[in-house]
Amino acid sequence: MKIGQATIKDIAKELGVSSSTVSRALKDYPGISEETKRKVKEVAERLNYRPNAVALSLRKSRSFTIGVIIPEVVHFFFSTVISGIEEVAQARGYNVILTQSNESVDREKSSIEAMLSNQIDGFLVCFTKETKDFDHFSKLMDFGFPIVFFDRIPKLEGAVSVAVDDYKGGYEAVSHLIEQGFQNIAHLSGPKSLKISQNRERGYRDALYNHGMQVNEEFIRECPTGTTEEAFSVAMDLLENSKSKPDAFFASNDMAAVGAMRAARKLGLRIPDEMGIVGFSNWQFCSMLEPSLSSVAQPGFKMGSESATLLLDLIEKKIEGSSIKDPIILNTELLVRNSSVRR
Amino acid sequence: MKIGQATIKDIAKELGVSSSTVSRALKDYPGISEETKRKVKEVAERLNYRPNAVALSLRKSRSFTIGVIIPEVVHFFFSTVISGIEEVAQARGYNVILTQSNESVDREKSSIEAMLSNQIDGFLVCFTKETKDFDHFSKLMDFGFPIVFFDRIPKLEGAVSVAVDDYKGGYEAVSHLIEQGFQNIAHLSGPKSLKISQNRERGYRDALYNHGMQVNEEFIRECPTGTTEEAFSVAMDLLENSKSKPDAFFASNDMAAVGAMRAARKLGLRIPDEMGIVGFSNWQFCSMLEPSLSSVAQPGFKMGSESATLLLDLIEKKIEGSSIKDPIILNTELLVRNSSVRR
DNA sequence: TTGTAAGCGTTATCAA
DNA sequence: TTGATAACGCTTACAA
Repeated sequence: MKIGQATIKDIAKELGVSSSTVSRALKDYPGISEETKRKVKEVAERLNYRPNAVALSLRKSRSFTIGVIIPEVVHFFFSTVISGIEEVAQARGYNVILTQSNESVDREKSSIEAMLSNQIDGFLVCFTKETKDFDHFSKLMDFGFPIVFFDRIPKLEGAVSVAVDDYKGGYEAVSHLIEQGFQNIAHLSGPKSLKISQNRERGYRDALYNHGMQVNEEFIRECPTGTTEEAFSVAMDLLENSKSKPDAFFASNDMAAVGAMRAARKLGLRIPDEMGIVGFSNWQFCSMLEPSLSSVAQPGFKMGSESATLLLDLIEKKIEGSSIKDPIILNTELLVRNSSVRR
Repeated sequence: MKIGQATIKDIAKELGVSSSTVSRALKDYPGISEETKRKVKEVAERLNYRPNAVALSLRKSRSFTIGVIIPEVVHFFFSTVISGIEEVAQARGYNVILTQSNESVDREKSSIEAMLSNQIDGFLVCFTKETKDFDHFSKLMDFGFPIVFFDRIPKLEGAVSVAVDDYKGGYEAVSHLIEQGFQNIAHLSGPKSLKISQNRERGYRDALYNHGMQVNEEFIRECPTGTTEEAFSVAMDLLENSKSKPDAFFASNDMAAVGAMRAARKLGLRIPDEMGIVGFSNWQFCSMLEPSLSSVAQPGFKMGSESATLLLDLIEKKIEGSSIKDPIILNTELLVRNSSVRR
């Protein structure tokens, strides 16, 4: 008495034909009379027949389902990525199974296990901050199992990955600050272990260098957790205790930028006249702040849709993993708002 | 040569026993010698055996997967709900398949079909704004198929649903403003067609009434789109043209509250001394603003976890759908910040 | 304590 | 043009 419980067998029984005939008729196989086709489809309709995807998965060892492993769902950028993934998957007839790792490697690993159990066709993964060892991924890749990494890129030979041009984002943000006349630009970096943090920092360094400015190592400070509070205290420390005071901050994320804003305000420094600030990610709240926060926008939706397209092409063997040697890099866009433009 | 491709048969062959013995040994069934259990588990380990969930699903007509249908993923509140769902599902050994309807009924329907094909065990749904006809849900419910509705509640006999206490949220927000000594509290309401907007407005009215204050109809203004710009101009109009000027705003959403903040600032009114403001939803940016914005927090994570718990209990028959007649209403929490507290 | 066999819903192969 | 049969990986009566 269950739902779409009519099976091929039921249709077959109803018409007094074999299941194979029904199967073929439903799929418009050649070599089936129009007559039976018509009848079969009619009965299928009447019985509200719905193919059992699970049986199909078992038969074909293909589930038409992809697995997404993401550090956290409640994160503007990631939710945008998920949206892009879901869009493409749905359009191409795939399901999306979602798990969040909460930045825990153990959960990352157990999610992988669970999804493999479910005969998933491929993975889309953004690994955790604490993932240092990529064995659990490389083992799969060695078997030719399709995986696309996004946002965070592993140090793995032959990994297919999609990332944002963090270097260019950092470079442009800092160049912009320099052009606005800021002289002592500090950098609140993300966790140094992450490639994205490293690239943003490289952008920062090169921008200074190419504009003939010194890099002051004291001005580069790591904010491992990326919270506003953390950034606030780091910025306070810099502003109160460093030899030459910063007059601008380039933060590796928007929350940290807000921390810097607060520190400036606490010390009575006017933004942007006495203190320039640029964040990274362009979270929704940037335009709500007073002054509004300049930030480097990351193409989250595009990252999701590109990664998903890549993965599905890999799964359907429309492309070869080995043909994609370098990470696919998506462009960032610097959105200049009031926190960095001197009047 | 695939991945965890060792099957029960492989283990059986390796040990020269039957597959049923292996199956039983792996599950610690009674009536299997410790000896064989040990051997089986050892070989399973060595061959990196991983049970095939698809085969299991087919066998048991249960997939240990739940389907989530949500209007959009890129939305702070919804992403929080998803997070709560995912957390509970993962803890109880279920997978989560996610689709977004983008507020389109057609997509809602096709998602349902796709998920039913995949033998999903139950649905968690927040239907679209345009869903007026609930046949596609009630048909399933008639079969006893487990569905839990969240956030938006259908007009359906016997539907299990979870919602937020919008009325109480509005009531408390306005009571708080009254207690802070604000006298002329205006309301920027959401689209009047939505139940949630109506409930928030009722809360506003009753709070005034119960504190012996008049409801001034001129002070209730609809903001159908809910954007900052829209709210800004509505608030400006009120502040400049209404007979008795408002000295506080209760906005039906945080974006609108920001619009009111801007209007106040534009007119040189100090917040909170000359103008009190409270928003609704407690989006992330509330605490980032200057002054920080008081807001009514909706328990998104809790809504997700409660709904998921309910659904899984329904699926596992720990509870009866018919035993839950009324919607489960979750408490809101007024988060008092600087935008509404007079010093 | 273990093995045999049937069945979950489909499809591919071979035969008719 | 159609049917019979086996198989995908697993569980479970029933038998031994």
